[in-house]
Amino acid sequence: MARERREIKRIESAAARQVTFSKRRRGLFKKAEELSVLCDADVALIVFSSTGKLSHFASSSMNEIIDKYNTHSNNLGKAEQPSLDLNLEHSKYAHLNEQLAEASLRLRQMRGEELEGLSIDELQQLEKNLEAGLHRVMLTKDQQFMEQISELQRKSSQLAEENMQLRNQVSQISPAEKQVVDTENFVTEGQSSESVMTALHSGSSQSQDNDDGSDVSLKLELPCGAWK
Amino acid sequence: MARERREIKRIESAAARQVTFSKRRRGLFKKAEELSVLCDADVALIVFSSTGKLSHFASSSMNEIIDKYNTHSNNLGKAEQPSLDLNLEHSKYAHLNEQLAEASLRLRQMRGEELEGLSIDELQQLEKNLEAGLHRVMLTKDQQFMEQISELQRKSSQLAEENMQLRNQVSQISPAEKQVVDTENFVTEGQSSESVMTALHSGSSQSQDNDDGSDVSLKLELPCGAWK
DNA sequence: AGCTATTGATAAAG
DNA sequence: TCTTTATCAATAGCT
Repeated sequence: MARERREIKRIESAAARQVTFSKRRRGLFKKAEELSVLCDADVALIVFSSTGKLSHFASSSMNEIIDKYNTHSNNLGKAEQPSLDLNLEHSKYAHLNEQLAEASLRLRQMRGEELEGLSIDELQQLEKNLEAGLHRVMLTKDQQFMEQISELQRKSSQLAEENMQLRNQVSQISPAEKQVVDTENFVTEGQSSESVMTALHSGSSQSQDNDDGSDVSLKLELPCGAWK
Repeated sequence: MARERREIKRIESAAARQVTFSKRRRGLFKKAEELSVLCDADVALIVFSSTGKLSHFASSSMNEIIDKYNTHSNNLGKAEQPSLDLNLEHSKYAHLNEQLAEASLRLRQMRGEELEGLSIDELQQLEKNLEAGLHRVMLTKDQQFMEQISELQRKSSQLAEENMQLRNQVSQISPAEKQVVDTENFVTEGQSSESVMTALHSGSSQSQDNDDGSDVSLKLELPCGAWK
């Protein structure tokens, strides 16, 4: 259909390929539409150029035709891979939905809602489950309290020990310091040892801030009181 | 391209339509394949005849091309209806899955399982929810007990009243009956009235079986004892 | 993007 | 459906 017949194989020249693509694509779409009109057929045509550009035609709805195609292919025993999606996925989807509805209902029932449909037996079972759950939750919570308490106890005894050692250091150093202080500023012994304590203490509290449970002491006061 | 140019509109003659469909379909598929080969394009063509028969061509995998088409259409903001299926359905599916996982976890946690990841605050919240739920469940259960009890009380007083009336009838009838029985079988008065009672009672218990709570009396004994 | 010679598609008929 | 044949549309190679 031209000056010369073109062999049907990939056109190597990108320019020529692009030109031929444009011309033939237009012709193909025209023929597709003519077929659909003349013969009352449902036609879908999808074309991606070698550069990835999409062009498409559908005599009715593209999705409708694709769905119909998938249905036909699946029904005819052709084992296609992702095309099972539509049917299989739908049933999976429905199943998931059921499961979610079931789970939501149970959750609401455990929260004491929507109990109307339940029999006395079911209510008793629910009550038993709630009691068991509540029991386990309380055990776990108490265990966590215990852990935090013993952690705090460990820390405080460690601090107390540090404190002791520091006190000893202070009482050993203070005589020498007292000499200097006394001769230079006339500060009293008690004030001097107190200021040293403060300085040393702030140093050790810094190392405490690098530990994990920094705000534990704040939270603990309430539960501790109501707990044992 | 023929003896006469054919106007592009639906061919009314079914036979002519069928002939034209065959010819043009072959040409269309040929052109589609030529385009894909010559220009290195990805081409998918789906044709349903007016009688519903499917024919299709794809230069690579049909599903691949359809997927690519869906992706392109969706990304380009074209609001298509069921074509969103593959992508949208996937995300919906994933979302549903997440929701189900979330719901299952909460259910398990309410049953006192998998509490490891929870903080003390969360445990306290859970405990509070469980207590509230348990409270509501117990209220509902107790209410159902109450209803069954009052229903039973109503029935039993109704039966008692029936009983009374029957006793009266018996005491009125028995003198006449006694004459007959005495003269024929020498049955005592007590035995006679007892058998009448039994017969009448089984009749009334049949009407009770047609009511809603047929096995209530069996279940009620246990909870009644531990309940008030 | 146009032009045109040529080929290929196909309408009608058998 | 296939073949034949007359006709016209599609398009390859240029510009």
